[in-house]
Order: sequence, then C-alpha cells, then structure tokens
Amino acid sequence: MTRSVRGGAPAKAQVVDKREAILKAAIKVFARNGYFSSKVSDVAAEAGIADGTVYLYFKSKDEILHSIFDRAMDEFIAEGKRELASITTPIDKLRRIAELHLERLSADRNLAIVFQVELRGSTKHMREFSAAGFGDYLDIIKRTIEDGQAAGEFRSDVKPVVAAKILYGALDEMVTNWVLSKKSYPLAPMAGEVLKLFFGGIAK
Amino acid sequence: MTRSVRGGAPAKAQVVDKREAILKAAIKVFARNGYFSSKVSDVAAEAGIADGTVYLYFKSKDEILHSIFDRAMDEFIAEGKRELASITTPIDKLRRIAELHLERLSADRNLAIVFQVELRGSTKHMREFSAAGFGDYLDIIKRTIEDGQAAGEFRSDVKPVVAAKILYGALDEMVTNWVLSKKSYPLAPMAGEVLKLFFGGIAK
DNA sequence: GGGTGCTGAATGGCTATTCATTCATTATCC
DNA sequence: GGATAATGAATGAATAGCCATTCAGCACCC
Repeated sequence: MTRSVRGGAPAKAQVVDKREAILKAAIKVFARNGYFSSKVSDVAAEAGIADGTVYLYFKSKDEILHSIFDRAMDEFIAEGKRELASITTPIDKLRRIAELHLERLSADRNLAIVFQVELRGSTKHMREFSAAGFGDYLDIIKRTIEDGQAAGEFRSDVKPVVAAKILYGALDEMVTNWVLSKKSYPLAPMAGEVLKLFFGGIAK
Repeated sequence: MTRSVRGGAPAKAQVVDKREAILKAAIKVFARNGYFSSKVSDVAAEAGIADGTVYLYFKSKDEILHSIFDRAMDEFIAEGKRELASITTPIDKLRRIAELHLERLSADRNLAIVFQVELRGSTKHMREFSAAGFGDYLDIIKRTIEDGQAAGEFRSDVKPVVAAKILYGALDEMVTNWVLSKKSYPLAPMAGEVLKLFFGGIAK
C-alpha cells in the first residue's frame, strides 16, 4: 500500500499512483463483472481504498471508464506513431500496425475485455469513443493504404477508407473472439493470417 | 393500436401481436437510449400499454433483449439457409451471405443498433449470444470456405475458421460504422467492396 | 357473474454520490 | 527540539433517487 495511509500532504507521485491504482482496479473489476454490474464500491475494494476516495480522483463512475479509454488509446496511438516512423514501405507499415494491434491487446486481457466488450455497450459511449481517438486510428490505416496506392503497391480500385475498415474489422474480430474464447491461445500470430488474406485475397 | 384496447379474450393472434408489439417497441427504445438506460416503463409507453402488461408477456427486462436476439437470429439464419440452398458455387454463396448480411441489417436501423451496440455491452450477454445462433452463423461461412477450398477455387493455405472470422469481422465493421455514422448512406453496396478485397486482396 | 387481460400505483432493493469526521503529517513557534 | 496548530487526504455511514417487478383491483367480454 502507499506509504502514508492517511492525511498529510502526499507527494505528487503518490497522487498519480493512487489514480493509477484506481484505474487498474477498475479495469480488473469491469472486466470481471461488466461495467454496469460493477459497483463503485467494488472498484474501491479492489484498489484497497474507501468508497469515497474514488471521488477524490474521479468525478463519476462514467469518468473512470472514459479515463481507461483515453489513457490506453493515447498510449496506443503514441506507440504506433513512434514505431511506424522508422518503417518505410506501406506493406511493412500495415504489417506492423496489425502486429501492434494484436500484441497490445493480448498483453492485457482485462484491458482487452473492457475495450472489446464494455466500451461498446451503448451508442452514447460508442459515439464518444469513436470521435476521440478511434477515428485517428482508422485514419492512420487509411493513409497508409493511400500511400501504398500512390506507390503502385496496392490496387487503386479499392477505396482506402473501405479497405481500412476491412482491415480494422478483421483485426477487431480476432480480438473479440480471443477475448470470448474459453480456450487460451496466442493472439499475435493471427496478424500474419489476417495480412496474408488482406494482401492476397482468398481466391486462387 | 390493437382493436380491443382493454380486456376481453383476445384471439391467439392478438397475444402474438402484443408480444410482437412489445418487442418492436423495445427495439426502438433500446436503440434510442441504450439497453441499460431504458426503463421498462419506456418500453411500455412506446408500446402503448401499462408497465405491468410487459410482465404478462416477458419474465424480465433481460428476457426482452434475449427475445429480440433470438427472433432476429432465427429469421436471419433461416432466410440464409433458404437462399443459399439454390446457389451452387462457394464464391456465389459467400457473395450472397455478404449481401444478405448487409441488406438485412440496413433494412431496420433500430434493430441494427441493438445488434451492433446494445447486445455487446457485457461479457455475460456476449457469451450467451455467441453460443446461441452466432456460432452457427460463423459456421456457415466457415463451411462455405471449406467447400471452396475442396473445389480448388480458394487457396488452401488459409485456415477456414480464420478466413470466416475475417469476412465476418469486415462485414460487422461496415455495419457498425454505418450505424454510428451521422451521414446516411446505403449499406448494401459495401458488400461488393468487401468481397472484392476478400477474394482478390489489396496487393497488385 | 365468472373469467380474462390489463392497469398503474406501491414496494423493495439497490447503489452512486455526499459529507461530517478522523488523524498522520507538516509547518510554525518558543 | 518539543509542543501546538493547521492541513487536507481518506474514510465509510447516510442519503437520495432510481427503477424492475408485483399485485390488488378494474374493465370488458361471454
């Protein structure tokens, strides 16, 4: 637990830590019971703090969910941009995107559950999340495809937006299946399978 | 409204009608406000009946959601099997599956919202729905792909299950985007775009 | 008048959020 | 350096509101 159990003026680091601890606990609890069935007191208990303390760090239960999304998405996009910067060909870029997508989500199963299931439970949330961050992600894929078309590596008779959605949809479905599956299997290798089909198609 | 506003002994047809009316109202209300934010009294109001009447036809709010899914999925699968029976080549079958998928969902936007968003809001529901009906659907696609491989029309170095998930994921993403989009555009034509890529790939 | 279907107010359980209180730590003073 | 006061993070019991579900009675039909 934190050094100072009560009172005093904690270092800033501690404030961040506690916020972090609540988010971590919330991911675990939401993944286990679902967002709507989870009580704020469950999250507090998981984090080892009192119910009221949650409200010193978050305005509402809803804000916790939002923060989970924001933080993860920011990290994800930042890492993506960093990684892609050093890759030149569109094909390799798409490959890396797919790998990162699956690696990232399979690295934290609870986070994956929240992302694949809990975040999608209402049009309200969906719209908010689509606007923030998610649109950026699709856009990165779209632009990479445009680059590939410009470079003559990809067919030009496919709309980049549509192709981007297809690739995203395929990856997303892999993750959702993995999350819901009773069996445990490595997710990352699916990237290769998806790309093989995305690049070459299934017809002979 | 139904002929007899109150009381009496309705013909069996009327019982079915009222059940139907509640389901229809629920789809509308759930699509508008989301399942968790929707009150049973909202559904009753939309259906033009008293709150308590809902419980003469459904055991619980949850059962309403389940019934929506069951009914739509049964219809969908039945129609799919019927349509596919008269098609011979795997390629044409997949084409018809994709078209039906998009046509069906775009025919009823509210139902589409419930399917794409509300039904996915909890692992509990997701698991239940995955088991019932949804698995069958993926299976139909999978088998069609196997047939295509056996007939030498499709590459054999792609696992049928994976390919099925990819196609489903791509279609699903098209629908989700369409549902969340502020702009209104026809969904069905996307089937062609998806299949062009699924069959031929994006590489030149 | 007996039966059937419907009604909608009342119930009961549940849980997000609040806030008066506690107390470890820090600052101030002599 | 020891005593005293001030601080504000943390607590958790209490509040307040919500809403699924129930059920006692009503309307209508034969």
